[in-house]
Amino acid sequence: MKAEFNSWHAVQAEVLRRIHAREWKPGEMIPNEADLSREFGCARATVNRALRELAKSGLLERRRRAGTRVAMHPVRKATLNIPVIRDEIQGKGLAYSYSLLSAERMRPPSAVSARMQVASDVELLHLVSLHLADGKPYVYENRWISLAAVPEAANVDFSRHNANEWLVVNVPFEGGDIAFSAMIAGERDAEILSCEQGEGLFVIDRSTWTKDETITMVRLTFAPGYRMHTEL
Amino acid sequence: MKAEFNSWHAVQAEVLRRIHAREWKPGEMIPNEADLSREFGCARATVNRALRELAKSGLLERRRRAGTRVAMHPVRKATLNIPVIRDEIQGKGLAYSYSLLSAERMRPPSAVSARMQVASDVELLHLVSLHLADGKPYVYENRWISLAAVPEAANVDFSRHNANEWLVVNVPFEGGDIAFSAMIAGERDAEILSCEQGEGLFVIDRSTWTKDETITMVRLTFAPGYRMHTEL
DNA sequence: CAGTGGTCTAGACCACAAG
DNA sequence: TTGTGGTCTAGACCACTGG
Repeated sequence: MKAEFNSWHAVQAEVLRRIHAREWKPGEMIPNEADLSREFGCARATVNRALRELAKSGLLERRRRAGTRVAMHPVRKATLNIPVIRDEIQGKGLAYSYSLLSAERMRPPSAVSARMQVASDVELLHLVSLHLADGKPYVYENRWISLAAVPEAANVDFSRHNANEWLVVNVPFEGGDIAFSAMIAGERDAEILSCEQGEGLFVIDRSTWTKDETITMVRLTFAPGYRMHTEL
Repeated sequence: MKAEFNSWHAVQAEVLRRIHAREWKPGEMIPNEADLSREFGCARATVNRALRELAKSGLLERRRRAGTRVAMHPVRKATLNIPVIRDEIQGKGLAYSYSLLSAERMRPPSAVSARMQVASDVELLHLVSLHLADGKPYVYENRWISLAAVPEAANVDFSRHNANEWLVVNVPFEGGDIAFSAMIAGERDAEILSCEQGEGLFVIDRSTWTKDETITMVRLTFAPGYRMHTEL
C-alpha cells in the first residue's frame, strides 16, 4: 500500500521527511519534478509548488537545467514582521500614546544628506517623537523627511498625526532597507526614554524610497529591555 | 489599446501600480479573481499567484468568501538571512577563525532547563566559543546542546568542528525562534570580545527544535559596532 | 543542443465563512 | 446557502544553462 500525496502540503511534508531522515543528504541532487510527480501520483505543478516553497525558505537550491539539490548550508531565513508601532504596543495589551517632541525644517547633517542622496544645502523636515506604552516611553523616533519627495508633509500637523502612520497611509513606498544594532544610552537618549545613561538600547535604522527618491530616514531607539522576536 | 498581463509578474506589477496610484485605497476591496482574470486577459491561476504573493508580503489581506482587500496597515515583512557565521565573515572578505573556550557537561541554570523543557537535573553539553574575523573577536556563542536529542554530540571534538556548522550539517531542525536585543558588556563579555565594559552589544538568542525535543539554545553576543542589515 | 525548472491555461472541485 | 479564494490536473510552451 503506497501513500498518496495529492496536496502540495503533503508533498512538502514528505520531502521534508526525506531530508530530515537523510534519505536525501545536504548537497545531494533530488529527482526532477517529472519523476517525483509520477512517484507521488500527482501533477507536476503540485510538486513544483511544494519544492518552490522549500527553495524560497532556503532548504533547497534549484537551478534550471541543473536540477534541485538539498542546500548544503541552509541559510535560515527568518521573516520579521515590522508592524506600525501603535499596533505593536496595542498588540501587547498596552495603552498607546504619542508625543511630538520637535518638528522643524532644517539642513541635515552631512551623514543624513548623503544617505538620502540630497544636496547638503536642502532643507528637510526633522521630527523627533516619542511613543509610549501605558504612559511609559517605549521607543522614540528621530526622522528626516524629504520635502522634495513628499511636499504635502510640510502642511501636516504631526503633533496630531504620528509620522509613522501618516507616511504608511499617504506615501506609497517601493523599497527600503533596515539595519539593527545596539548602542549605549547617552544623555539625551536617557532623558527622552526616562532611563539611565549607559544602558544598552536596541536601535533600528530604516530608510524607504520610491523608484527615484528617498522618502524618509528614521532611527528608532527603543527603551531598555526591548526584544524583537520571530520564529523560523 | 489595452495592455495585456499574461505573466503573474505583470499582473503583480499592475496591482501594485493601482495601489500606489490609490486607485485601490487601503482598506478597500478589490475585484475578485475571476473578474480580474477576465480584465487582464489571463487565467485565474495567474491572478491567484500574483495576489497570493502580495498577500504573503503583507500588502493584501485575503479571506475566503470575504474577498481581497488592500491592507489598512501594511505590516512590513522583512526577510532576514541568517547565514552560517563563517560565511558571514568570509562574505565580508575577512579571514575566519574559531576558538573553543570551554566545553563541558553540566547541569544548566534553571532558566535554560526551563526553556529547553528538560528536567533541571539533566546534564547538557555547554560550549563557549569565539568566532574571529581577521583575528579580531567578531561574536561569541554560549550554547547548550541537549544530549538526549543529539547523543552523537558527546563524541564530537568541538575544538576542531565549530558547533554552529556541525549542527547545521548533522542535525535537521524543524523549527526555532529568534530574539534580538541589546545589552551592556559585562566583565566577562569585555574580556572575551576584547572590548571595554559598558559597551553596547547586539545579542541574538536562538533556540531550535525538532517535533518533540529542543535541540539547542544559543546566545550570540556580537562585538561592539555590529549591524544586522536587510532590505524590504 | 537538450534537460530542467518556470510558467500559463482551462477547467474542475473543494473549504471556508459571511449573510 | 452561496460566493470567494485555495488547490489540483493535464497538457503545453518557454527560458535558462550545463555539457
